[in-house]
Amino acid sequence: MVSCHSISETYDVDVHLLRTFVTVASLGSFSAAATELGYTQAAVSQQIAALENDLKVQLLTRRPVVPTEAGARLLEHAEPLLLRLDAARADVVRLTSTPPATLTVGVTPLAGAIPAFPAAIAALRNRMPRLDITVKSGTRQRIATAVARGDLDIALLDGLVAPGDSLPEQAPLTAIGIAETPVAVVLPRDHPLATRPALRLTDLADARWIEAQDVAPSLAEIRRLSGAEGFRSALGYQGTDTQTLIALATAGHGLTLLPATAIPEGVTAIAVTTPRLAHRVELLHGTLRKASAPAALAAMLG
Amino acid sequence: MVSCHSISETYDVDVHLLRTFVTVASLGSFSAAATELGYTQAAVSQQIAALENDLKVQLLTRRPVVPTEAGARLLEHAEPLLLRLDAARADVVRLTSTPPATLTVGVTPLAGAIPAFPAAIAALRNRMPRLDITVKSGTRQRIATAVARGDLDIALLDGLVAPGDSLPEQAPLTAIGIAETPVAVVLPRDHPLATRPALRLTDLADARWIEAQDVAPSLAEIRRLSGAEGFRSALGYQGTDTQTLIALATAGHGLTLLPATAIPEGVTAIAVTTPRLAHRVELLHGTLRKASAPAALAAMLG
DNA sequence: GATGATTACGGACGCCGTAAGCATA
DNA sequence: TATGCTTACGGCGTCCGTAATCATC
Repeated sequence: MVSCHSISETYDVDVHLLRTFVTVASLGSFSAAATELGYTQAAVSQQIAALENDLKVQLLTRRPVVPTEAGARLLEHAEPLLLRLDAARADVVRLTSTPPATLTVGVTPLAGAIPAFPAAIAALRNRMPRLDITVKSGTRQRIATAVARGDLDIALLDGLVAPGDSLPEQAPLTAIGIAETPVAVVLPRDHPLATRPALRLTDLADARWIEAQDVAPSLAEIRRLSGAEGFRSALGYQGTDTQTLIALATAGHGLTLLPATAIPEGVTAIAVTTPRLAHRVELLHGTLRKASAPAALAAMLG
Repeated sequence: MVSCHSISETYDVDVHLLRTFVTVASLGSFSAAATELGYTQAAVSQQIAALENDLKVQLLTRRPVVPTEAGARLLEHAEPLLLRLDAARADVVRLTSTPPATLTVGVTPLAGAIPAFPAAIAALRNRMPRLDITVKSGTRQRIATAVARGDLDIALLDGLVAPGDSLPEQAPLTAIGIAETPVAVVLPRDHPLATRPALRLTDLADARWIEAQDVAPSLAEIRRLSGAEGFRSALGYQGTDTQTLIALATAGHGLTLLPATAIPEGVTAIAVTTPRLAHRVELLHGTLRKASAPAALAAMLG
């Protein structure tokens, strides 16, 4: 029983359009994406329209600009795809260009805060004193693309996962688990639950939270991992300083979820036991074949 | 110690160029790729030139047309990337279009030859008599892209691996191991080694082989897995019929490596013991979330 | 009424096909 | 000499920017 379908001559999705789509989705705004990418507002609008036209689906709701179901599905493909596109170029040019004398290391704020990190850098400088090392901090997204593009040789990323799980796969990049620590919720001292020894995340679904996208797990991620609605944002915090964030939480502006190791003594914080969650740090690098320095760093961290 | 690199404003590699690059590399010819893709010879030449220009590396040698080291590296990225590009479109449109009433199953020739396959199809038809099933056969490459594009709902692929390993990752597609069988070399009856109970692959490096790309593992793959040079081709065979291939091998036109289960009684064939190799069959499918029929099929095969 | 997405239109650039050139077996 | 890759050039389509329009808060 063999039938011959009409051969669908569907042609390549334009990655240019995917790039702006991802940017628009992540910024939640056409105009913001336009300035980010150096386009005009109209161009971005045309590009999204073209993409939606091509796929015959609406990808974003407007006002507010949020991915539809189809858009969310597309994002799952587009992000690793663009990462690999960058990695492809970087990986090929790395073959010809002479390896630079400086090792550039990326870190997300909470990953750089683990004790092993400065120790490993110190050990590395000790062992290879002639190696010039540069450390750059940034968000997970930026760091991942920088590693893919070859702007960073190696990076430490952090994220919230079920214990034993890895961080979401960064398509062509390889990741090595470095550390896993329990997580805790920072509460104001007089919070009704502050005396509990431990608590379930869902008990706090109705509380007010701080949306601190650059440091703490996003509320959307918390919703996904806890499997519950709620976790509404009472305050946005843009920045990477955990001290400030903890101060805000302690003062009652909202709750925040942090790795236990990042919370100083004296701060009211309760461990989260359900669901089982861990703050995980991973070492990320591109497809360097003879990865000498990265391997050394991994050994020190591991 | 923070330094600010010159921000490399590298822009996206054109996937259009990647597509033709992959085609040229796999066909080993500009003109053949041109006809395959519906371009003119000149256009393909320009595209490859543009890509090499963009990356500032020669990607292919000419005459013969073979990937350079940089080209090979680029291929490693380009193939899964293009697969994912197809999968992205297919995955999004699948959300809107109503699921077709017919299940389309792909198989590579040797995967379809395992006993479990026709049995599973039979069981599936029995259990879901109203489901229309179509089976299509093809090469691994074609089948993988068809699954990615959604032209196939599910597929069985086969390949040669070290026992326990999976087939090379098909980027966004998920694979489930189905079966693993030992491999054997088909020899002419009067071959000096025909009386051995078992043999090392490297003992046959100097022999003449049949390059049967569509059925058996390619000689390049055999070289890679055995870690030895040699395995020169005495005869090319294009086709998927193992009987013909075995007849050629038995008649002394060259050796060929096949899964033991695909070799009938009476044919002179010696098991390969070193290196440890297995013929592996995997079930491949796209990112169908509620994969009812595929799941059922997997269960039957597993 | 202001912010922000969409539509209209014109110019520039890119890309492919035709055709001529050139190297290698 | 023939096959097959490369270079030259012209036309067509695509895509972005400017500018005007429309919708929503």
